[in-house]
Amino acid sequence: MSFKEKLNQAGLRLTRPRRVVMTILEDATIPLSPQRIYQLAVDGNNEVGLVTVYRTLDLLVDHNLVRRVHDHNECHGYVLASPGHHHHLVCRKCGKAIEFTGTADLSGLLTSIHEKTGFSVDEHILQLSGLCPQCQKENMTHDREE
Amino acid sequence: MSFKEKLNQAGLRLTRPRRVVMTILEDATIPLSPQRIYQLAVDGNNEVGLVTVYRTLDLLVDHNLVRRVHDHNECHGYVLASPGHHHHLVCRKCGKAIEFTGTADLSGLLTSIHEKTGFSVDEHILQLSGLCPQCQKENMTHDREE
DNA sequence: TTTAATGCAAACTGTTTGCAGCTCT
DNA sequence: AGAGCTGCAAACAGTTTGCATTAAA
Repeated sequence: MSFKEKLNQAGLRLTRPRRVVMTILEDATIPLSPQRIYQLAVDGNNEVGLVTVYRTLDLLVDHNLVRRVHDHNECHGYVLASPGHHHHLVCRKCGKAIEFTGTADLSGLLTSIHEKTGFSVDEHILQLSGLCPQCQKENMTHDREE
Repeated sequence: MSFKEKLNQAGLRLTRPRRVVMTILEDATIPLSPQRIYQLAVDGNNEVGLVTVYRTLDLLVDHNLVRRVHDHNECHGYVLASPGHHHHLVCRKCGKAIEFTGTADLSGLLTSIHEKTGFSVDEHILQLSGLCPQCQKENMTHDREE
């Protein structure tokens, strides 16, 4: 189903600003802050109001087209959503982010928690950060330890 | 080593506001925002300036006495850097929270991620939310199921 | 045409900075 | 006593809201 179809199905309209924000997110390889998305729109001669960026992001998140992730520097970042429940793995040096589905590995943990505590867990945040392969390499050129 | 010793070792002083913030974090079971820490200080008749709370938290984080974590609602939260790594399980109805260490269960996931992606993961946030046993019971009075 | 969506201005919230006075060591 | 620390006031940055205008369906 196309972006437009998804919107229309929800009674929403495909407008120029929405197309601009969506395109920027599609082209992005790392999570982008609202401010950064706004800047990229301006730079690309596709200016949209900053307020509209915020509203559009909220809307896209509500409809599972985009996901909100957390970043140690800029707190909120947005990435295009892929279907299914995903977690995020973010490189703390270059900001590169990839999604992964760790559900299988987590389900054991969730079950054992339920048994031990009686809590019924229905929501979780799992976010990993570390260094991507490339940044690991770059670090080694500076301090070569071991 | 005591809190005071750790501070003094770094050439820092143990002041009343720092003790207040530290005590609040020690008593906390879930991550607290700066604002919330400030409020708890006021409520406990241990008022400290909000500005000081921010500065104290930065300082504590710098010295690894406290960790900064991320939360879907209030973005930044702070928790005591207790030895060992803890996760939090929060009831989304009554707010009750417990800590658990799921490291063993996670290590398999972390290893497989490293193999698949090459990322070296050195930090993670895992926070679970759901309903505690008591709130589950209360819910059942509405929609019956046994 | 009709109604949702936009974008300005302005309000708000959370965080940081400058500086005079206070306090721990 | 003196360097560090505090806390006020005020600046700042990011985000949200009200409302008149514009444009997708």
